[in-house]
Amino acid sequence: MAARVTIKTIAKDLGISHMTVSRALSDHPNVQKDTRELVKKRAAELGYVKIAAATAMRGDGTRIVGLLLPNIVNEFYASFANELARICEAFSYQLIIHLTDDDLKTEHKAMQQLREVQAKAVVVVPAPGDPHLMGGDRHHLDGLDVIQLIRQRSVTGREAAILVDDAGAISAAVKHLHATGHKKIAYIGANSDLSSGRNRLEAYRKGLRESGLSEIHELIKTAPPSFSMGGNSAEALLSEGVATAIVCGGFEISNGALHALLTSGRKPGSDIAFIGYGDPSFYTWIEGGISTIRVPVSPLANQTLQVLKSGTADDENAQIFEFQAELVIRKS
Amino acid sequence: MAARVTIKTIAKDLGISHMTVSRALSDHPNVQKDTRELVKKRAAELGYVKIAAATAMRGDGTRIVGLLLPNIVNEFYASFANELARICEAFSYQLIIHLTDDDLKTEHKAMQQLREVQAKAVVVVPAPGDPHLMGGDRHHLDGLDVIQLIRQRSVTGREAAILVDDAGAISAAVKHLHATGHKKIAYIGANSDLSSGRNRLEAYRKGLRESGLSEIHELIKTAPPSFSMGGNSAEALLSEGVATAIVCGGFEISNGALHALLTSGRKPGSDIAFIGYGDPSFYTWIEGGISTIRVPVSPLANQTLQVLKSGTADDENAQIFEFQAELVIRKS
DNA sequence: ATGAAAGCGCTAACAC
DNA sequence: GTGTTAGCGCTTTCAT
Repeated sequence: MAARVTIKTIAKDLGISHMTVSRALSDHPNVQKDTRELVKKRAAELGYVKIAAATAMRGDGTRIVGLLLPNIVNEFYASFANELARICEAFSYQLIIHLTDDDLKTEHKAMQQLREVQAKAVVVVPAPGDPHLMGGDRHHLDGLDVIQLIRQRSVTGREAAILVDDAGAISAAVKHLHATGHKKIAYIGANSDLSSGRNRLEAYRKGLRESGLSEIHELIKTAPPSFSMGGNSAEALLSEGVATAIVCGGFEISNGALHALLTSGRKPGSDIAFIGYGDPSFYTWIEGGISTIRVPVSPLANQTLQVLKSGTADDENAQIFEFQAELVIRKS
Repeated sequence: MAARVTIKTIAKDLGISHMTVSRALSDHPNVQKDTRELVKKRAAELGYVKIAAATAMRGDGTRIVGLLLPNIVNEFYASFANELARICEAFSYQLIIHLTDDDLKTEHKAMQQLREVQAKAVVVVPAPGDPHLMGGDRHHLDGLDVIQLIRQRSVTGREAAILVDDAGAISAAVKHLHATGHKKIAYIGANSDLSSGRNRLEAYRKGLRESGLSEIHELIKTAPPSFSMGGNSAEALLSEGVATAIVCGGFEISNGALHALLTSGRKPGSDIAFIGYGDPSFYTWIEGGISTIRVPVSPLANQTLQVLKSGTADDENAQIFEFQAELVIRKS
């Protein structure tokens, strides 16, 4: 393989100084038009690429953005990653994705690696847990422009946060079901390990109260959220035979519950009312449409871009943005 | 924000030369044990991180791996990305994901950017089309260790390829449909821009031949693959009213076709037999189960790791690996 | 065992 | 309009 082509290669090739080459390639005004064109032509011919490391080392920064997610198969994270990646493509940023598995140590290591490559900014869905137990490393964010997504965990107090407020939509879901005649409305959601779990359950309760319904213990299923937990909870509700409607409070839970309904031959919408959480594309096209609590993805991604572009590190006080989840009623 | 901490900062702080610091930090034998420990302690306190750009510039390479995908919402790509990202996490690689949208120009630009950051290797699902029409840029792969995934498009002849052999499964799909009484079996797939498109169509034809069926021109829909292409083709087949069964030859195509069937009120399995491509989790639980040609994900990801570790650039002849797709019959 | 010098590729700051 | 110099952070080589 040929030795790599640098501005000096081109300079030597053309018998000019490497600075002229540099200037020509970055459209500096102080170059003869002919020279500039000649240089560009030759550079293209030789297959020159500007080594990013060199500019980075000079302190000119990088075009790297980090994204830290628990995983990338959950359709919400996948579509957020997709949107952010598309945005990065449009702005010629490069997106480094790290999976944290919701583990603090993994998250910490990924942050470290992003510092090493001098990422311009890092978008992170913070792992649950207390970061201060991580060995008191006060530096693991130094020089990093951090944007927290979905979950908030203040560390330096200077991280921006882009959050989702789903309380209104969850309460609305309960009230909608009540308005359409349901009195036994079940809830399947995360337990209180995460603040989002607590908040969603509280929103469900608020919906009940505002509908004049009283809480029935058997209709509330909470546990660490997962696909199978959603399925088990739905099956339990079905076999207990009390609930006439189900509201879900989590992405995986929603899919698990839906799976349980469909594979047991129940039709969401006719046999039992169902309101899911999140909005994978196939919700719109199965069983006449699955009602759901939609978490907006594009607005989150676009706001992320805005924050990326404005920069957070220089700001004294954290910027916090909240987007409303939305109740989408379809056939189920 | 404090100026960034380099080995010189630490050296000055400790009153020793920056070389000793460098050696200490990289566990070079020629350092006093006490010195080494002191240096490491001080480095941690000051929040030192080794700037990756500096090492990269010296020619020591990077730990960056690129992944070029059409998108990351398609569940197949998402789960591959997830597996690869997990592997990268385990080996302290950093994964840069670029979305190509199956567009050659976008792919080309992403490759360029990955060359700029001196990615160690690039895993790419090649976009359809003729790369030679891209302006004859013979350099856009220089210095890049390319691993083609799923689709193969020989350019330099030295790219490794990790492929799926789905010919058997596709033929089997046709034969299965014939065995269950179908005589008008349609095929929706990619056109011949990609070898995979040609191969799949050929496998479909082979299935027809081995079933004693003759090819009907109207039942074959090929075009550049996409969700909407799948949908349009399915609608065309429905309105022409000839086909009694559909076999899909692509991930997006399959979802697009399924979408078209479901939203037009057709039941895959009863109104028209349907065999999809790829195996997103919801295929198992809608409409009693969607039959499909399943592509293995984990084996692909693990083989990718193997190739990543061995390196391809130095190899004279391309390494090619093939994994078998599998026909999964469900209710549809 | 430790230090000094050189150089990776690039551009800002000076010459001229 | 063009060329020379210096330095970003790091490690290899060559002293000491």
